[in-house]
Amino acid sequence: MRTHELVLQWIEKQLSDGDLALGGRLPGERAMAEQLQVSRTSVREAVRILEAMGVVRAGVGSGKDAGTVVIAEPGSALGSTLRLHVATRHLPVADIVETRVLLESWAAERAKVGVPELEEAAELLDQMDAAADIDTFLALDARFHVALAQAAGNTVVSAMMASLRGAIENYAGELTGNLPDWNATSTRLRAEHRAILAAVNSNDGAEAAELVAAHIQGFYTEAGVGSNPPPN
Amino acid sequence: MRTHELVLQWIEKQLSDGDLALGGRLPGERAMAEQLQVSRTSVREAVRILEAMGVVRAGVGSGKDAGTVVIAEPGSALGSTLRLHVATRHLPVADIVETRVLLESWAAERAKVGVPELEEAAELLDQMDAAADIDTFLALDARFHVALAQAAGNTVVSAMMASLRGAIENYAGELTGNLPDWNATSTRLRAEHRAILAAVNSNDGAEAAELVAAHIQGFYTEAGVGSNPPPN
DNA sequence: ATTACAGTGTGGTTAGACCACAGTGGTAAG
DNA sequence: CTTACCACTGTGGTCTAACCACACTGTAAT
Repeated sequence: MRTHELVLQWIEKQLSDGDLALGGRLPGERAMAEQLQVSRTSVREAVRILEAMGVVRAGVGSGKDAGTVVIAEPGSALGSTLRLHVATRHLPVADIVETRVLLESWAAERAKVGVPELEEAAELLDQMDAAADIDTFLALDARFHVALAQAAGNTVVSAMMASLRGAIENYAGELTGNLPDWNATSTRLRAEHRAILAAVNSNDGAEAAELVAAHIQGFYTEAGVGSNPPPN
Repeated sequence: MRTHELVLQWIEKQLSDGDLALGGRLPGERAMAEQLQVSRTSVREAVRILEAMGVVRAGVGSGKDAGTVVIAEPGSALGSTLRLHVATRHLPVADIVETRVLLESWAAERAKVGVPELEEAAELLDQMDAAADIDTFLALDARFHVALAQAAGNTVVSAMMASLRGAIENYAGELTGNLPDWNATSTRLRAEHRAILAAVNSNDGAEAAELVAAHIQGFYTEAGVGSNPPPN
């Protein structure tokens, strides 16, 4: 077993045993190195991995943002991983879109009316109406979809959904350039968003799921990314 | 931007541009360091991250297994990430089980009859009938579920499903100890597997999906892990 | 032809140094 | 007394230079 894996094991044990909780700080790199009788290099490699996993955040200096602190951001971590695999051509973009449809329709169907995430989603829609440029619109769009997914109350599904979105974010950005009429598309997307939210708020989960599926597939189809149709 | 992130960017670009393909070798660490004008330390931190992402595999010595070569194993990488987040108590096991149900029923519903993965699944079932100990049984069980998921032809869904399985593998192993009668459970699980495979092979996707959902939920419920019921 | 072995290049690991950064606390100027 | 300055401290970030274990390769001795 390699040295940095030993460090990883040790930190994972600290987490499992509850000796290290969310928001907690790891010992300094030098301290850990001495405690585990390994070089600082090996400690750093382990920390790098945890950072890539979204389990910790490393900050220089002193004060609240300093040191290596335990966080919980699986979404961005999974997103980076998927993005790299897309780069290797092992994960087709079509599969990612298809999975997004799967996860998001499931979430829309089970979204709980009355949770704060839905209120946030409604606010985001208002902001999107006023969005000046495409990038702002897309950023708000991403947050809307994440909020909707979170309303279902399954952290794994929200994290995975967010990561899928992130993995093809650049891709989506480029694709908007190919659209014939952004204003028309934007208007349509905003209308679809409101219809989805309305269906969710009327407790019509099945309708919401269908609308979400059509919404996502419609965008990528229009932008030129192939995607298989759903089973029904 | 930190130095190792620069190295990551460079490697990701090589992948995106196709200069580096699956099975290809990265330049030696010393060569990369000189080429990018950074220290070998920074190169190594980047490689560590890619390794954790399942994008490369590093091997010492010389020959076919030596050097840093591009692979595509998103499943184990995502699995490790999820496992760590489970350790932080940020991802409830129940959510993972629920997501597994979601992904696997979807895959069972869309599994394509005639693909080699289904033949492999059938063989695995035969081996499970002859499995001597629990660990062997569980290992074969895992492979069966992965094969079934792969039969749907969506690489992202299979990878995520496998990673979810892996994230709670230890957990599942411990839980089998709590079962009142392993022989009875094993017999039931094997019967359920055959029913699932039969439904898939009869092109009865809906039935297969229901059976899979009941199969997974049943196991974890019996083992004492809570899971919310499906919407229908 | 076979065997033994030095050579070569790979990642793995270490020690020790220096840097930028951001708070802390003492100190000198007002 | 207040204020402004600044050295101090501890954090992660980076670099250099060395050595190790490993696995193959070519060569030389048998």
